[in-house]
Amino acid sequence: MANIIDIAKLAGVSVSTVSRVINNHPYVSESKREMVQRVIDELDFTPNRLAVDLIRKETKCIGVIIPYNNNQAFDQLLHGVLNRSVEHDYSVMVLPTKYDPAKELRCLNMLKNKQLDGVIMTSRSNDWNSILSYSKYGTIVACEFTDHPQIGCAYIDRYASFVDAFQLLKDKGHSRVAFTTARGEESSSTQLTIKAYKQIFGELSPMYHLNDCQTMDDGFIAAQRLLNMDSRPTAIYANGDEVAAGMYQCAKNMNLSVPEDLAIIGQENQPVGIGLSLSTVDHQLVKVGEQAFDLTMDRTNNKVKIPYQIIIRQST
Amino acid sequence: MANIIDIAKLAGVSVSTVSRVINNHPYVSESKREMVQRVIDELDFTPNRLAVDLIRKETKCIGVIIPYNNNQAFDQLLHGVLNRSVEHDYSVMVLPTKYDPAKELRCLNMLKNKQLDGVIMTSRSNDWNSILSYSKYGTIVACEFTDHPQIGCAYIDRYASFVDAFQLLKDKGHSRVAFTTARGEESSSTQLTIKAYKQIFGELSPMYHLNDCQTMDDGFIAAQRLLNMDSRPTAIYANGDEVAAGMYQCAKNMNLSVPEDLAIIGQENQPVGIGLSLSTVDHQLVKVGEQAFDLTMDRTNNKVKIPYQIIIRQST
DNA sequence: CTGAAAGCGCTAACAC
DNA sequence: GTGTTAGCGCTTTCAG
Repeated sequence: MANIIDIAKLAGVSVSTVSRVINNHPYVSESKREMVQRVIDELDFTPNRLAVDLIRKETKCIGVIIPYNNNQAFDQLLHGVLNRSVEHDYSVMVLPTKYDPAKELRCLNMLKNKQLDGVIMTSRSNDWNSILSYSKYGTIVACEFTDHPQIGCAYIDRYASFVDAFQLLKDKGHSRVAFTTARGEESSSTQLTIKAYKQIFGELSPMYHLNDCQTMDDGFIAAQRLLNMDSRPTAIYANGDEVAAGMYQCAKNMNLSVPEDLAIIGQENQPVGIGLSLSTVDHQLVKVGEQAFDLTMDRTNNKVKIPYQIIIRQST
Repeated sequence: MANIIDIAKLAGVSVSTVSRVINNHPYVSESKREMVQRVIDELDFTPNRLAVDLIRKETKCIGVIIPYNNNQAFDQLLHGVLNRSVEHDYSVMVLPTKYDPAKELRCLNMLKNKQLDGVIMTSRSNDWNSILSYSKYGTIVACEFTDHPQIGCAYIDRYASFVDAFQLLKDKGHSRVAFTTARGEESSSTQLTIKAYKQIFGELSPMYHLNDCQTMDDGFIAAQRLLNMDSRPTAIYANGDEVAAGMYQCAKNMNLSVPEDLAIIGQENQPVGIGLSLSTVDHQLVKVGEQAFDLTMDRTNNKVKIPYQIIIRQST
């Protein structure tokens, strides 16, 4: 490919003039501008973006850290980010980590090596201290709350939402309530769920908490375990509508009616939940993603809380 | 941030030696290697990726062109791509186009400006001629079949799958069969569906084909129109399980039983279809995405057909 | 095994 | 208005 020097030579001008017309700078005579443009068109020239970014010290590209690449919840967040990034003419890189702290750090390092202007963390597998040291290389925004002034946050008050959901179940008269989580207690989301549970129900019998639930199948299996117990729960709060759907299937298989024999409430208002008319708490992850992107732009490191919504359908 | 020259000075060696240790080249004395490494660690130095890529003429980054960023089918494709890209230590950029040809061209231009080594086109809004001219700048692989030797293809035999689905319905005794598509006849997928329909049923009454269906709501509305007709269809082939789910809801609302009064078959084997036990034709889009990535690597421009599967559940 | 030097392709301060 | 030139930060011949 031709470079800017070739263009300059052919157009009979200097490289700066070429650069000026490429970047629409003023103070270029119309005649030269035309001349240069003609040569550019003739040679079908496109400026090398790497060279431009190298010198400009900016890539107009941000990364989105996600743990899995097959999880609806993270898709929703990503969609939110994409909604906004196209409007702002930014590119976005998807960075799956599988919750591997080392991999996550390598992603953050893309700020340091100048590949990325910012990164949005929809999940986190390192402690904040390790992460903070990267904030001097670019904008970091998290999809969870944190006090650190170097970090922007687009977050949901998960604790409140969990409390609400459990309260709802309690108000309906349930006392044997189980719940599932995606990960173990290394996850802050899991911790908050447990805390909220205890807040509402006091004790948490360990057998009422199952983790490592991600898919419909996981939900089915979890429900199997739960519903075969002697004092089986009368309500389950699932960590996602797909998981909830699996539970619903299982209950149906066992000839239990929902919500009479078993109440189910899911999360994230996903299609399968709508289809099965499952109640859900919608954390509005698309909005979270949109807000997260906006925060990478305005560099204020604001903390923005996104409201959640409980949607009551026929499973409670 | 320090650069390679700083490191060289502090370590008392030349920049080439520093470069050699960074890139694990042989022929560096252990003593110098250690010295350099110590300085690198001390200064917490990371090579600037833009500079490296600029000179190496390679970014280890590919782009995935998708039309919408809120469509499950394209999520599946993207997931497939990500599955493989992490294994190969490649980054991936998501490039939503909204089917805008100009935007699509700007994405392809990222090959020319050296930002991307390759791009996977899960959708296409330009004619092949416009696209082919970019293939000299990087690998282009399409998720549809094309003869062009410059293009790798990971594709499904959509025509065959449509024929199969319609045949299935015909075999079940349906003669009034309707179908929906995501777009109008500008889409090759729509064209193929129509062609397959005519192949099986001969005539296509225009009122049996509804387009612009994307979501569950779209499916609901489409079903409303279809089911309120005088000679209402006894079967509908939906262009996606979410759309099919909307139709299912509508049928239920009208007190029609599925499949007795209305057979429904969807596409892509999505959670909501599993939840509602809808029959579906699974085009295995995750595999398509995986294969597409593999094709960007091996540069053979092979044409790889991915088998589809029809999954019969209770809606047919 | 090591270093000097010539780039990669572009931008922008500076001088005219 | 326009051109000269010094970088941006790194890799890679080519000598030695």
